[in-house]
Amino acid sequence: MDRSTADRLHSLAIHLLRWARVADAATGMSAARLSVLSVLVFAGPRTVTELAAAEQVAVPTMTRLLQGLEADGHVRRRRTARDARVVQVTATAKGRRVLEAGRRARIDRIEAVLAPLDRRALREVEAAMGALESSLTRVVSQARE
Amino acid sequence: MDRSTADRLHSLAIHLLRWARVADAATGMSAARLSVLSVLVFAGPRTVTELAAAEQVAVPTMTRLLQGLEADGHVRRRRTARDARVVQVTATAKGRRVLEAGRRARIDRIEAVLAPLDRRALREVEAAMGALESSLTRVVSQARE
DNA sequence: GGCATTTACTTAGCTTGGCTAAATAATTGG
DNA sequence: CCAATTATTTAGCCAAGCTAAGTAAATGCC
Repeated sequence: MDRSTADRLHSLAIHLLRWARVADAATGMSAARLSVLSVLVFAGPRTVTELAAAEQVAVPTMTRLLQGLEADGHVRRRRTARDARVVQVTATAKGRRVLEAGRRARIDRIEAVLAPLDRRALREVEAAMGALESSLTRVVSQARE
Repeated sequence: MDRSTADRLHSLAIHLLRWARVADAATGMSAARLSVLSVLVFAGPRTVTELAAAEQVAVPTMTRLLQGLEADGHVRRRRTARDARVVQVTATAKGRRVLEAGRRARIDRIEAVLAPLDRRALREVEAAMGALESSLTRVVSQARE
């Protein structure tokens, strides 16, 4: 029935992430918490409001996610000296360790999909990703204006 | 810092779906319900147990999703004559309409990412998708054995 | 043929993660 | 200096995930 390229790409992304997500169970953390932790590990310490924006979630939702993460020792919260209203959130060593292991497991599952591809197919995938990454970045930033 | 292909692909899939997902708000339905409805629309009527398996969710969770969908007139549930234990679930015309509109809006956003690509880049994307789709299908089915 | 087992689903009750409204506390500005 | 603003938390609601237990129908075995 000749599905459109956009349709196929959409469905490929869904199935790829469903496949990767299986690895998350082993971390013992929920998707929401893993995602917050990954922002902290890759982008560095952030305030509660910044994290809520990054995760596209309301601020009280972020407060509660952080309470859980802190209780499990994955992040630390501290009021800043400059402005005692804001709370700086930092990933702990344990948090970084757990996140990194989980991310590795996810990437390993994606690798398993790439592994059977021959050199030519792999080059095509890399070329396609380059084009899509830059187009997506442009479209997203235009949408914000 | 030279990220791996798997890493880039993983992150591309995440950002692409985050971009597409924005369209879901307009449907007035949650992601969980939209996903159930899409199974019914594309794969046809299914039992509660089949839907739970398709959505990788426990059966009681599916019962509750279906109660909501039925209350909103998006699906209909009927006990079958052959076996009065099983409940056949069917998308209603309204359900199909709402789903189709939502899906179109998602696909349109993906189209907007593809639109700026030149012919050569588009061919690369199509070639890459072909390779990834078939590899993913094989890897997933092997994992089930 | 009748009764125990299995199967399909629902109900009950818990947790997590989403929300808004309201409370608290600190900073900023006129 | 006090009002307004800003940053976060608390409270309380709902949706969606789970397991355990309940109901009802079908199956199977002696």
